[in-house]
Amino acid sequence: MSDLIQPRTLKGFRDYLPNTMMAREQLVETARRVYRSYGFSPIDTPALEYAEILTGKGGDESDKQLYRFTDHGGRDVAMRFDLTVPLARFAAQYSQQLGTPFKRYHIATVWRGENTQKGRYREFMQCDFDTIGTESNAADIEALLVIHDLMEAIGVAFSNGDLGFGIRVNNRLVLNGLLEKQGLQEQSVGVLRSLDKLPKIGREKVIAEMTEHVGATAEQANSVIDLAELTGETGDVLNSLETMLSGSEVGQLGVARLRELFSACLTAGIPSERIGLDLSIARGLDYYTGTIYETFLTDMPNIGSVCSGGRYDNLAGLFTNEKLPGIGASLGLDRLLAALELMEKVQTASTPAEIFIPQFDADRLGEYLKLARELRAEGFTVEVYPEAKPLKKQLKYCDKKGHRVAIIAGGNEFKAGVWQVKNLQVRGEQSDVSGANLAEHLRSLLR
RNA sequence: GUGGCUAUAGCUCAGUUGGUUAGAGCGCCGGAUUGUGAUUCCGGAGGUCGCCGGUUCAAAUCCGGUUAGCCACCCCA
Repeated sequence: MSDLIQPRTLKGFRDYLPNTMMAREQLVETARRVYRSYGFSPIDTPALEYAEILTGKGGDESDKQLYRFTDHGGRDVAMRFDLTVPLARFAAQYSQQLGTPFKRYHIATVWRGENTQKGRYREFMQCDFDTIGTESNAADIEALLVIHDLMEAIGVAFSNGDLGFGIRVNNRLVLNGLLEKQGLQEQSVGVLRSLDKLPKIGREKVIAEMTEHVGATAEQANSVIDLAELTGETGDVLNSLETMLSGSEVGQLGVARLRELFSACLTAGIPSERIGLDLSIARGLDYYTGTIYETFLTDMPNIGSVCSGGRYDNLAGLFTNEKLPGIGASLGLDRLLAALELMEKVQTASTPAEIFIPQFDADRLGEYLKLARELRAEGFTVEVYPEAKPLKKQLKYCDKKGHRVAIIAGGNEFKAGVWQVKNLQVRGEQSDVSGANLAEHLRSLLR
């Protein structure tokens, strides 16, 4: 029988079993809730776009690892590799009816044909939020608050309140000011790319790379790294920066923006240990021009940034002459999920039903179904076992699936007018509850 | 895309220099227990050794290719 097709999935593409998918949906719901709480509105765009939309003008396609092909109508099309470029097209197309400022969130799957690694897939979900049409630093500050509240909410959902994360902040203007002072504007991409490796390969190697490959002098390389390595209290570092960048208008503006951002975040109640100035964060896509954010998990730094973003001056420049500045960030949902799994923060329950009702007495199916419906109307999630098997089997089933409470009733209970409510999380804990008290009792058990 | 490591039961892994019917623990199914899920005991199912080809009297074991996972570079979520 070798004519069977081997069931398999493509490299970098994955199936999600119930317990993983439950965690995934919980992340999506958390992101959606936090974004909405700040007034971001939902949008969606097609998975497939004209290739020219995604590649941009002379865009380096190989960098984006596009899935690109010719469709049945002969069109040159490609699958979106992020949600920002589709937003740019969207904003250019609808800016007149949307008005500004425009705040949207977009939770969707994207595709990149690059090589896989832990937490790096070819199909993965991003949860983006952006505010476009304003250059106000208030939007930058709000974006940082959103990232913080999002990570905090995920911690509450998955880790009893504390996930352990840090948001690193920088501003491209500061780096641009430095490059300007050093006369390195021409080599900025190479310099920043090298600088970004500082934590990983160290000062000596970064200097070597900058001098040998990027075309900077040793003196220039040293002063860039001197600035990136500034450490200490955020306020002190900002003061040092101000001095080092004296004479550079953009540099001073960057420092001022960072100063206001840190100050406002502290006033707004963000714990200072969760946000930090990190001048070595240079990366971020080419289009970032101002504030930059990266979020790392304290216990899982190697998995990379799980939520990154920043400010861009001209989002939709390829599509419209209207200038649309904006700021936003993206939660890498699948990367974060991979980290949560490694940290053993993902629940093992594979059922969304919290309450289990065994078919104890086959003749009373209608009554079990009635009870289940009444409880659903009260807001509970309830599953009735589909077969009248021995009770032992039915309880084994719900133990495996992860229901939290079982409601058992046979002839004795129906005669006495009570339900036996079994707390499946505490072995042997079981009590008789009258119908009138059932909902309240369940609520206290499921709290 | 380049380079490296790995691939044996549902899961985690043994398998000695190539040598008969490839093993363990956990899990799963059935029973002991015809009104109760993490214990105990008994029994059972489940593997083309990732896939294809080569060397050999003989391949899970050696060689080549391929697919997938992981790691580094690159890039990023």
